[in-house]
Amino acid sequence: MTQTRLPLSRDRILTAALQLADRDGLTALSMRKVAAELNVEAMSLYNHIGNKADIVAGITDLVAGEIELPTPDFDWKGQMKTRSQSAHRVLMRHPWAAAQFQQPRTPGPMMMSYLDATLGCLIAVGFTPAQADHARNTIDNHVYGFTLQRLTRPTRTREIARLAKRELKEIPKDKFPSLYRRMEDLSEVRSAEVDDFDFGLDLILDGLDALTR
Amino acid sequence: MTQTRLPLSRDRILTAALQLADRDGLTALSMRKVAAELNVEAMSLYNHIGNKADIVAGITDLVAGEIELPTPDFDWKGQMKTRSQSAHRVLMRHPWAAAQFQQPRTPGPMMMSYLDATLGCLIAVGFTPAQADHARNTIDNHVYGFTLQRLTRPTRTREIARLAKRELKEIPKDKFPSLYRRMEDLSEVRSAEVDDFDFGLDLILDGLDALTR
DNA sequence: CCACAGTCATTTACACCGTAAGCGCCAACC
DNA sequence: GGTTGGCGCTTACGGTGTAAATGACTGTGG
Repeated sequence: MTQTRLPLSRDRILTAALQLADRDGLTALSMRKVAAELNVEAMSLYNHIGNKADIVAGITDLVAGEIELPTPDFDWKGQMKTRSQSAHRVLMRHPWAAAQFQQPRTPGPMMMSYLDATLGCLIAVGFTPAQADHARNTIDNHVYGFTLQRLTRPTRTREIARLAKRELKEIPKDKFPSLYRRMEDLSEVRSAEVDDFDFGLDLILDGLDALTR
Repeated sequence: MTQTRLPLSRDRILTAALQLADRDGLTALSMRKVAAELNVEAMSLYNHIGNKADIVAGITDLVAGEIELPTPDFDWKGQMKTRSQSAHRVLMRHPWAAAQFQQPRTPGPMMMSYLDATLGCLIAVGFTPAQADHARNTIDNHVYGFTLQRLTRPTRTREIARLAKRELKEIPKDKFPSLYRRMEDLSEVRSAEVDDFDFGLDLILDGLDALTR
């Protein structure tokens, strides 16, 4: 009774690759490992996908599909804020993905929906298409950049302070006084400061708001 | 008369690697190629540098050293603006570098000078160290993100319009109406719009300005 | 019912990668 | 003048993406 294994397919490959990338990082993603995950040989994958870049593009678009889309609404700032926070959360779940979002290439369908919904929301409240494009760009640069940064730094207050204390000893106080001073601050933080993500985001949204009147 | 070839050194390796990365991109940078550039075998490099990551960190710091440093000045917005534009120009000269600037790791000495000078300028005009840090972050996210984007898109007006015209046919108008509309715009641009880089930068700087009063 | 055509997993192979281990030459020092 | 240590070299290993050829199976037409 040899039960026929369910056949390989682009979808099965992508979900396996996504799992693997989430678990071990993008650099650990190799054709052979994805294949192994599916109990298959590496070359078999090429019957369903073009090449490795194709896989990476595919799982990147899958991630884009997880982001909550904004809808046209009078409260466009609120829309942009929840959208941005959703994107941030999603990209934190898939630590390899933020870097991919920044290397544009040609976006997949999910990514296009995401872009279109965002532009649509902004245009609906009076932005010109060009303004909307610039605005989205500025917002997303912040989201992606900030996420990338947060991915490599500790997130809990205690961890931040501990790390800062250690790095403090490595920084020559006379050569880099301002850096040193900031590290001193960080080594003594007790409660989380105003969330840095919202800091920059509000700054940008308020700036955009001023443009619309 | 065997003239002794000048000896290998960390500096010679880094400048060769930098040239190679600039010419062929970071992914094309390999130990063997760097070695070949110096008429030497790959393994010889390891007598002067720890490993490949060490080289990448080294040339990244070299690039950081090319950026014009801000100085404490009453016109801090002007300082930040020229600093950001300088960084943008430098990163455009070294197309592989912007992505490295965003993966923090531990910064080299040049990078530290760059960070320290920036914080110093902001603190001098009244920002708290924490504010200065957040501000620098927001600014640099914009600089890096924008640069990454510009690196993959054409920069001259005619090219932009031509590309947009081609992509216009690929976008289903009914599924992505806003994206389509923006592409229509782009396919007909004649003069460069307000520079997108300054658009976001001014937005951020003005927002920061409002914080200081 | 059998021969044929496609589909798709597999095997083999190639060129490249980073780097660990060890060899050998040559210059400098006691 | 023998020894030592720095440093470039050779060899080797386990990894990478993927081109090309092979072979098993399945569904179809005569």
